[in-house]
Amino acid sequence: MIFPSSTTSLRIELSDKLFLRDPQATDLGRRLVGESIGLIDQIGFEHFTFKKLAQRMESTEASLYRYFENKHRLLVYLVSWHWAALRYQIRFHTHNVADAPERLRLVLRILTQAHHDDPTTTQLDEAALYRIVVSEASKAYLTKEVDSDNQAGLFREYKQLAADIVLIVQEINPQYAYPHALVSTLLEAARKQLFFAQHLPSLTDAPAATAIEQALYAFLENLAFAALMAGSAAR
Amino acid sequence: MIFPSSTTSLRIELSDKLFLRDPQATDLGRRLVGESIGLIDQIGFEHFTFKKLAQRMESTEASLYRYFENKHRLLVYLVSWHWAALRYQIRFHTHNVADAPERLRLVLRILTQAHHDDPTTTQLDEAALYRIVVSEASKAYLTKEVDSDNQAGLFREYKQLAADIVLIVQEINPQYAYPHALVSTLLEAARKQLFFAQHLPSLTDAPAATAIEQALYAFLENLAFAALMAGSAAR
DNA sequence: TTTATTTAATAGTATTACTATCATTTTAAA
DNA sequence: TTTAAAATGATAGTAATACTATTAAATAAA
Repeated sequence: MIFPSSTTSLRIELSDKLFLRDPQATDLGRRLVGESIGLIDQIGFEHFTFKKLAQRMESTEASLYRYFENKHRLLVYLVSWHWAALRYQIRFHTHNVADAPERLRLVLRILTQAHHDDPTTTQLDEAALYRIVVSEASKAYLTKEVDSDNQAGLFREYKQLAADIVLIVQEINPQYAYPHALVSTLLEAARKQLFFAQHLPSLTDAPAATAIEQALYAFLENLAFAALMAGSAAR
Repeated sequence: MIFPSSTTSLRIELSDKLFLRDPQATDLGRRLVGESIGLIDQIGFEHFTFKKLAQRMESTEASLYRYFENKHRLLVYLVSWHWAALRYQIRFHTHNVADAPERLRLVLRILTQAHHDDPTTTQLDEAALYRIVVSEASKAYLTKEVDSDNQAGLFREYKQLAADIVLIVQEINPQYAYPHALVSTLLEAARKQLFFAQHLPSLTDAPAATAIEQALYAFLENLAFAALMAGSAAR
């Protein structure tokens, strides 16, 4: 992780297992990433193909395949980028906050506001990327290849983000028996509830469309602290 | 919903919007459903095709396309069948339990034991079906077509299951502000945490492989009741 | 038994998901 | 600055996927 330079925003470094050739290293690669976010956001991951992307970029399929083995790997790259950016934001905003409950609240605020562009990291359309993360991130690991992909380190960013938050949870209540499950549930719920609010509203308690993020924050905060404070939570 | 007859187990009736021709009505249709569960469980939904299924069944692609428009519709059908079966089980086991907290505990028990074959409904390999539900159910709605699919009624079973559980939650604490969000979070977490325990264990607190379901039940029970009992939960 | 319905067999199309080859341009090293 | 190396573009090609259409054969209903 490199600190933001004076001229440009921070550069997120991702494991070289996530690509064939580093897309951040070349102009075509950077355009690939930027335009793929636009296209996936527009038509969805299942309808997305490298051919369509190449047409949009006025490049060729073969050129794009030099960066990513296939579209699934590109998806893993994009969501990993998002997790890394979130992790960076969390560190940035919590590093001088001594109170652990307050740090957890900040984390939940950041999680529920992930659809806003963050001025410290934006070199990408993060709002579009977050829409992709909400709809498509689960597909990165819900495959028959999970175990080999996991062994190859493809999910490292997500696991590290979870691990960072687990530390806060454990600081709040070292006795709590399910810190990892709680954190992954919060991370997943933040996305799922937003999706439900937008598409399957009977599965959530979203109010008017504008206040979704406040309601979502309130739900997650309530859930997290209720779990951590409940007497029966300790073992 | 029809009660179990003397000779055979209950027949789950699904909305006719879920198929082109009712697969329960013919021998080929029933084989389609049964064999597709085996094949999707084996190779995963992305690798599954009607051609492979036809080969396995010694039928033809064209015949199978008469039952379902495409493989996505088949997936929606299969997971809807599972939700309907769960709903039936829940009604069956809770209908004469007066105590709402006890009913919720029963629901969570059923949710975390969904991978066992239930003797009252088994005409399908429910263990294999539940493995599919865990890995693939989210893909039923995480598409660009969610809104039109939802309008067509494709997610009715899931929404009704959630609504049934919401009633219990509201009986336990009518003041609780997020009953729908809590229920959908519990439903999603039951699947996700099982998947994590099996494939990404650092995201959960699963113990030895054999005790996953007890640990998962304990986590969900703790979470649900902590949320419902917390003083701050009321608004 | 005739008619209608369902299935099987076969074929065919457009798109997807790639891989290969080679010429050309861009970049980087000597 | 030349020269070599690397990256891109252009073109082509293959196997698999996701279907649709047609016709014939089998089965069931009237």
